[in-house]
Parts: sequence; C-alpha cells; structure tokens
Amino acid sequence: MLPRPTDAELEILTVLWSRGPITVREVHDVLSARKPTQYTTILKMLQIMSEKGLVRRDEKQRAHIYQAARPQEWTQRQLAGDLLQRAFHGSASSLLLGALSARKASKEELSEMRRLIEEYEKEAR
Amino acid sequence: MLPRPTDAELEILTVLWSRGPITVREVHDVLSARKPTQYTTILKMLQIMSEKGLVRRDEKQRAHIYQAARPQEWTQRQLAGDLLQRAFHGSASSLLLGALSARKASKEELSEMRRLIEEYEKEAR
DNA sequence: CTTGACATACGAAGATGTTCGTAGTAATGT
DNA sequence: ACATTACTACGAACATCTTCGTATGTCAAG
Repeated sequence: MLPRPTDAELEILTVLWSRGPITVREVHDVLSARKPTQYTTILKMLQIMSEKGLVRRDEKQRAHIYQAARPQEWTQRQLAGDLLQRAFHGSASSLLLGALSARKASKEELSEMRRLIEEYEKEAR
Repeated sequence: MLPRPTDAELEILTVLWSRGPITVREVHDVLSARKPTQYTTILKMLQIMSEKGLVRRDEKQRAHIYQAARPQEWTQRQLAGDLLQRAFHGSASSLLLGALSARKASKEELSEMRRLIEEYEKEAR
C-alpha cells in the first residue's frame, strides 16, 4: 500500500517520529544541523511524501504541520519484512546473524533479544 | 566501498550466489521464468554491476562468465547493518522485533536464533 | 562462403529520487 | 503604507534505476 520510504524520506520520518507533528521549519532545523540542506528541499520532500501518503499535512495554520502517517514501529516492521524477503529468503535467523555481525550488540541488547524470542514463543502457542 | 545493491541488482546477485559463476544466458533463464525480461536487460544490468564492482566478469570465453564479487553472507551483513543504522538507530533488538512481527518464524528458526545469541555471547568475552 | 544463431556494446527513453532557485503570497515590524 | 521576513507552490536540473532496441561481431552449420 504505502511505498517503501527512500533514504532521504526515512531521515525526515525519523525526525517526525521523535518530535511529533511539526513544521517544515523545525524539520529543517534538525536536519540541516547534521547536513547542510536548503529549506525548500525539505519542503519539497514533505510535499512529495504527502502525495505518497507517507505523511499527513495539516494546513489550518499558515505554516503547515506535518506528521508521520504511520507509527515508527509499523514502518520498521515493513522495512524489516521487506529486507527479510528480498535479501534473506525470509529467514529471520539469517537476518539476525547479519545484524549481529554487522554491529556490536550490548549485553542489554542481547538479553532483550532473548526476551523477545521467549515472548514470541509464548504468543505462538 | 561497494554500493548497496538495488532491488534488481539483488535479484541478480541471488541467482549468482545460488548458481556460482554463470553466463548472462543462464541468469536470464532463471529470472525470466519468474518475470518476463529481455535478455539485454539482464546483460546491461550485469555490465553496470561489473562497473560498480558488485560482480566480476571473466571475458576469456565468448560468453562472459559472471560471479558475485562478494559472498552472500558479506552482502547480507552490509544490508542488515545498513538498515540497522538507517531505520533502527543501531538497535538490533528493534530489528529483531520488526522481523518477528513481519513474518511468522518457525520453531527451528527460533531455536536457531537462540543459538546465535548464545554463541555471540561466548564470542564477546 | 553465406546464413542464422547467439554473443556483447551502446544509446536512449522513461520512471524515480534529490536538490535547489524563483515566484508569489501572507504576516510582521517600522 | 512600505519594506522585510517567512511561508508555500512549482518548475527544472541532475543523478540514478530500469528497461529495451539496434548495431555489431563471432561462430558453426549447411
């Protein structure tokens, strides 16, 4: 239904998720601190994302208010499922292996992961 | 170093990983069975992928032989790490959660994942 | 030797992604 | 009222991705 967000779109979504409904100005302030970007670039992106349905726009104020159309967890699930399918033949354990070898995981991460697996097993019954 | 393979490129790489070094003809035979595709489309893709360094080409024969430049595990690690970074702020447990909720995992998958985590903990010492 | 099958090379078109400049308009300060 | 600032809309440039048609070369069969 919704298209997979591109790299630039995902960066914007990340800001929206962390800040809630905000103006283009605020998105730009956050992103331009990391990487020099013109204001109208962010504006254009948000307009396109609005057409795609990735974000919702409130035009009641002069400065439109944007918010992510889907919660972060939902999009993360989409992205994880997409990669799982395209690159791992649906094997979640392979994906886990890839993730673990790509990046050092902390002790807390590990026990959290164990907890998730256990919880999942209980659910599945 | 190597660019992230695009969707179409990943499909081709998948064929190369499963079949080893093969000709354009063979790649095309496999892929066109799934989705109608012109021979020259595959050829062009492989040429571009060769320029990018994603595949290696052996021109000794008239029909060139292509093979993936990196093993599947290596590329999977890149992709997992990339998504981990871009969409999950580096949190492997979030990625795992996304993967688990996106797709039903079998019992075997689950125990394999548990095994991976245990093994990783031993390594980390 | 000519023809037909099969290979690579290459240009180009169309879709999509990304960036930015310019124009127009609304709000604000002097 | 006028100038300055802040906002949206829009077109366009440029890169990348994807697909395919055409040109051209090579090889083997007849």
